[in-house]
Amino acid sequence: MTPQELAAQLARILTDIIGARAEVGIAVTPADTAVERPKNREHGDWASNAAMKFAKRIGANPRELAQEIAAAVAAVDGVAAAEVAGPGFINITLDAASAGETARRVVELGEAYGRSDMLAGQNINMEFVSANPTGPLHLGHTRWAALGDSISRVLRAAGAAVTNEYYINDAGAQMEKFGRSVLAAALGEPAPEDAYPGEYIQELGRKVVEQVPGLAELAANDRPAALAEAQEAAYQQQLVEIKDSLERFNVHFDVFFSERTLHTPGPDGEESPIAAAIDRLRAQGHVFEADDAIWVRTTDFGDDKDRVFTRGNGIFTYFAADAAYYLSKQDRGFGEKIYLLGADHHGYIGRLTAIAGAAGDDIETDITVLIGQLVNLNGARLSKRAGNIVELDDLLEWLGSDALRYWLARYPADSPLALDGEKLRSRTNDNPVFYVQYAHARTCAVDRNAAAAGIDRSAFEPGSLTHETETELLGKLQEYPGIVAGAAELREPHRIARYLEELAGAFHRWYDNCRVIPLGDEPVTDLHRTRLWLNDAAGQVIRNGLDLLGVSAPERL
RNA sequence: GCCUUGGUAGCUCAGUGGAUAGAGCACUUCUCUCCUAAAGAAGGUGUCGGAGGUUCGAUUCCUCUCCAGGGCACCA
Repeated sequence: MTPQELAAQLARILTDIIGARAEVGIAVTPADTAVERPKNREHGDWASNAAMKFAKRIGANPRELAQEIAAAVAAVDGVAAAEVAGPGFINITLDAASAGETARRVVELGEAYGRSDMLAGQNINMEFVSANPTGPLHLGHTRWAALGDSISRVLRAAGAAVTNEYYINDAGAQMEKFGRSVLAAALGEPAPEDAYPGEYIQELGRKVVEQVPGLAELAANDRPAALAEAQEAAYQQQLVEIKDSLERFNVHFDVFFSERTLHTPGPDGEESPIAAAIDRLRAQGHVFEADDAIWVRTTDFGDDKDRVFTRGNGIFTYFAADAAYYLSKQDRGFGEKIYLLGADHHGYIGRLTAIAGAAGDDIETDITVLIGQLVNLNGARLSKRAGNIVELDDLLEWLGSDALRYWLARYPADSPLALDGEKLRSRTNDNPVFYVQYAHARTCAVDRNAAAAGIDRSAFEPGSLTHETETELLGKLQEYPGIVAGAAELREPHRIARYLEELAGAFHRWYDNCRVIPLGDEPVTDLHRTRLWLNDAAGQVIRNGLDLLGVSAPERL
């Protein structure tokens, strides 16, 4: 009996009761009757507040309605008891055997345990990081990389098709500045006035010299040509390094989308995607001209001011490219488009949403803009100007991918987050990833020792898992599918991390109380064999959960 | 000024209208001849920033307010 099955039973019972009272127009879904794990063990295995929720709507006394429901629930197969408590809670206790079945279910489902088809049929575009290819990824991008990839994994676990996408801002003034900076470095010239700072520019300069033979000669004869060559070579090199860094961070993108392609006309002289996008929106009646500029009326879709597409000097704004990019996502068949942005881009929500509306999409369901707070490091906020940038590669070398990903994914996006390097380096409980990974390694150690002791899973007696810590552990395992579903629905992978910490705790307490391998020369019984199932189930769920966070589950620590 | 996100234990933070508001850290004391002590057990801590409101019930929802971060470009 899982909590989901219990909720379905409750919904059926409540529907019958409401039907018997001849109430009409009141529908009950399993979401209305979702059961909770009570904090207090005396309140049973699962509790429902459905009676209190519905009492008023059908004009009933909450406690009497609860009594009526409880009587029907108590008759359900697998339920040991259902009692009414307080203002109308229904506290449900399961048969030990019914709860214990969870261990076998988890082991048999393996990696599939916790996955669902809740979002089946949804084709989601998940855009995140999208850092300029003019330098290495730093801590500021790292949170979005960890969070975005975990959101994507959770959505996939819920059955959605998800494309991870990185938008490369490879057009415009920043790229030209980048090109000038690298060319100067390559030629050994002093850095231009507004050049990008950083040692990496010098390294890129050296690599560009290797990749573009005769660059110095070319620069002497045709400076613009040399600049173009240097810029392109540096860009390709930097992009490769960004991709390598992300792969080392266990973050994989399906599509790297180049902004430049939006500015490029078609091979047979067709207009560029940006120009085409503006035409499309004009045909829909959303574009107008004023003050020598071309505008889009985003205020029709809730933006606080209209936006410019083409400036007075005839050049497209950055936002025009954003609009064309959105249309590209729409054309490629994506339903929901998710943008994961830092709080410094908060001002973009209104205009991005408006473009979705202008493009004919439903702004409630087809676009989601997730805004996250920026990261601090040891109290000092990161700023390019202050120069205290920590690169992703440095962080990976310093802290390791697992600790970094876990820490960054364990807080809600809108929670301010401080990265304490010393804490993440310390291998203590200050660092929760070790607590969880250790629990997993322990399940593996038990497996190894059980095999050596000749204990296998040839017997399974679910009714024998009755120790207090076993009931707790089973309850936690039963919660997992609901946790994944909730994390997917709310796009909050930190729920997975918090759950894993609770699960690890329940496992450690069980481990301390219930042995899988008998002491000394005691005989091996079916209880030991049954516990091996539970041990393996716990390991499986920790593994499944860590995978959703992109964190490894080592067999030994 | 307007928009937005925070304010919960000494610290870092969980908590999608429910029962006595939780975890880790820090502090004290226990538990390894036996599956990994990177663990477990016990010990106390709160004006949930403040004030109103909504209701059977509010840390959670609404309004106002105080404090803090971020944002309000024909920049990228």
